[in-house]
Amino acid sequence: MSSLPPGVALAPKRQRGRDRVAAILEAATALFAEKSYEAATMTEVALRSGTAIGSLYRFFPTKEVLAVALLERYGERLLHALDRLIDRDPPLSVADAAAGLLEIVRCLRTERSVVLSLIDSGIAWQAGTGTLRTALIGRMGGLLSRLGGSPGAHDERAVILLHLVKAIFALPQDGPGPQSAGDVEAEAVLRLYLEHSARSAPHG
Amino acid sequence: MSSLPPGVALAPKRQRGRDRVAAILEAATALFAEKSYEAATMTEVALRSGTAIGSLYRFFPTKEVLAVALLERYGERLLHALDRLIDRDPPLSVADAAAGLLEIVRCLRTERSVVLSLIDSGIAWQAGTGTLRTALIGRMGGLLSRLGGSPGAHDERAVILLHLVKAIFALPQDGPGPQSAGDVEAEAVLRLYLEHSARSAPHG
Amino acid sequence: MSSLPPGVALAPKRQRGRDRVAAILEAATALFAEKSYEAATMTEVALRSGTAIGSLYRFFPTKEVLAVALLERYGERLLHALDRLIDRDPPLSVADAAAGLLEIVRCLRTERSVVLSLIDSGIAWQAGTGTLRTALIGRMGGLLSRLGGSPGAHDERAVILLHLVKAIFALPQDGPGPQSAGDVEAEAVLRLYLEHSARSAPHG
Amino acid sequence: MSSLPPGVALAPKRQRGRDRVAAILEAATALFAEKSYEAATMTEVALRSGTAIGSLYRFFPTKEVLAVALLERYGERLLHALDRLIDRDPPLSVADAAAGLLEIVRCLRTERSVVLSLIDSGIAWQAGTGTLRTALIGRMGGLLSRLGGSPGAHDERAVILLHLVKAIFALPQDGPGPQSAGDVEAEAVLRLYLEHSARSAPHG
DNA sequence: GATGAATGAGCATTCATTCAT
DNA sequence: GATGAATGAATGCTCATTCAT
Repeated sequence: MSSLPPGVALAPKRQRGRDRVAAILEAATALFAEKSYEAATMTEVALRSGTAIGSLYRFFPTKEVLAVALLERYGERLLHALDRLIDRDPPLSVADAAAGLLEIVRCLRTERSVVLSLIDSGIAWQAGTGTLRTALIGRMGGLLSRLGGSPGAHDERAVILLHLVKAIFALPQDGPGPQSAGDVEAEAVLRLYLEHSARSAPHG
Repeated sequence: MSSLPPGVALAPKRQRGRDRVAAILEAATALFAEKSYEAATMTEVALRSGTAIGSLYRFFPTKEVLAVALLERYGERLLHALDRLIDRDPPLSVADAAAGLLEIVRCLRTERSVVLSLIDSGIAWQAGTGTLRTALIGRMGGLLSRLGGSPGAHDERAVILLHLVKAIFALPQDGPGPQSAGDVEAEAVLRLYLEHSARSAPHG
Repeated sequence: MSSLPPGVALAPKRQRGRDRVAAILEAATALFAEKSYEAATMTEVALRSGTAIGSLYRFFPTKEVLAVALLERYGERLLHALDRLIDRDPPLSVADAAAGLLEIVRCLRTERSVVLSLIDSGIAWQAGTGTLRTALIGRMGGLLSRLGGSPGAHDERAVILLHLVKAIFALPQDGPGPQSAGDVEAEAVLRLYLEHSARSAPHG
Repeated sequence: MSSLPPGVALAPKRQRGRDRVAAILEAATALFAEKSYEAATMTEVALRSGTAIGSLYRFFPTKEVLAVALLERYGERLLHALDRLIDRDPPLSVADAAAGLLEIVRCLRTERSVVLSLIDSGIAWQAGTGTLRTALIGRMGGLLSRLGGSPGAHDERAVILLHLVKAIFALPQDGPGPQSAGDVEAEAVLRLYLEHSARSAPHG
């Protein structure tokens, strides 16, 4: 009962512990975003979250475990948002899909740096279930399917679409205003490519 | 420690030195690509290039200087290739431009990761000229200008275009074949966006 | 690396830490005295104090911080002793002052080398107050004032007096006996110079 | 004929070599003075003297050998100057002696830092013949003898006198003017102590 | 369970010195 | 004999991680 498989974050049982964990995740999010996975230090995470370094290690026995926890947290949000978009009831138009993707990106932009820095640091996510990357490509494929077009090229297109979304994530964010010039162009890129895909050949 | 200008790589004066420098650059290229600027260590570069750590530092007095050298090496290639594309004589069509960009990406793909990892590490380059990033955005702007369209949005579009190119750089490279499915789609993205930009409003 | 104020020695919060700090200071005293600030190495300090290098850096995040701690420790003793001498109640005679200075030197002789090597390394001390050197010169001036004499030359004389005291500090110490021949002569030097200063011109 | 005892500077046979050596010694003087024996580097000495590092090592096979050469050079000058003072023909008055000592110090002041930094770095000088220190103490004793006073205390007094001279060497030098305020006071210290010694008891 | 001290491998960098050309 | 490249031990310092209290 005492030797859990290492590599998993310990789930805290009491309220106090859950608050701790939340504070830690928040601090880590900020630090990984400001610096990078490698440049951020566990000591700093502890400091910023008001946790003793020893306590930090109780919940996250490894820096990598902490990173994975973050990846899961934001990855799940991202996946859920994508699922909601794909399954939206009145069938999606291309314009809706482009706007929806951009909206997702904009909502998660605050935490985007974490995701980007973690995706690119090669940290594995849910070893068994496949990577975040795989899951995201799956969703992109789903989106393309809903919009129609020749299914033959969907696999490559999903990859490209994912890269486009990542590129938009990486875009410097100009002000929180409703629609910056950059956003307009970003949405254009998405729309153009989705149109292109939907147009590619009639279903079946 | 103080009288030697520490900002520039020392040029080797003998053949032996020139070989060593070449070996170092090669090893560093590989390592910065595999890991990242921050994760790669000078000791590893030395080891991988068969150089004593002291010799490494003779030519590259700082990790950053080494990175800058790499940036210049690949950055210059990239910029030259872009310049050739922009200034090609029979004025470019949108399709030519897209194909040209993709071609450039394909040719430099081997060294792509280095460039990517160094661009994003924000290392300054050519003291006066600003970052590689800045230079690249300038080229993208130049390309958009040649293709026409409302010049008002060129700044934002140049940024977007750079991100698209970066995304394509980052694409997993499938075989060295002439035109993989991924390449076709990548070219489509570029063409669509360049068309969109060129169409945006009549010149003048 | 960035959020922690790196300018001050971290105060240990537990007994174990306080012991360690004491051991470190002792070892550093010895080493800085035997060699010099520059020649002594942190690794050696760690070794000699039975501390892991990491622990040493926990409390003294920089070699300079360690030096400053030493400087404060011994500098404060020295300054307090000088203050007690200057403010002694029955106004000082020249002979008393000379004897007093010598006595101070003799008491602090064990740690003299550290002070000497640190004074001359120009390490800043107590951010606002300037160097130990400055503080000492101030005290020497105070002593000269109490003994009378033309105040016009006190600044230069304070500097000279400090150098005399330093010279006596540097004297090879012959046995712990009450008054060695060297001490007699050293006291003579001080007395002669203080007399000379006091005689220089009537007050006002 | 090829394996000379290590530790001695190789005497150059040709003019070219003698110039080299002179340049090296000059550069080393400046550097040791500006920084310190430990902080100055052989590479810097080579650079500053326009010598290749390999050539520097031909003449001075060790950093310490270089230091010893400097020590000898300045030590000899100092000793000669002292000898001239001691043996000056119309027998010396105390005032003359004080003025003479100060004059010597002032003349060698440019190079004082080297001597000070080398004396205090514990580098041995002429292993067989004794240290510079010993030689200097001898001269101080000689000077005291010429001025009269009880010879019993001359040994201790010579040591003290040497320390006084060293202290004056270390004095911050204010302008090259003929007699700065500091110099006046420094001469006073010397005169007072020499008088005290000469007065101590009638000869014999 | 929380706290913070302890640990030590590792990192970027320096520099005296040697050696091949 | 001159040159400069090569060498590697050593330095100041960092940081993930463990352990005693």
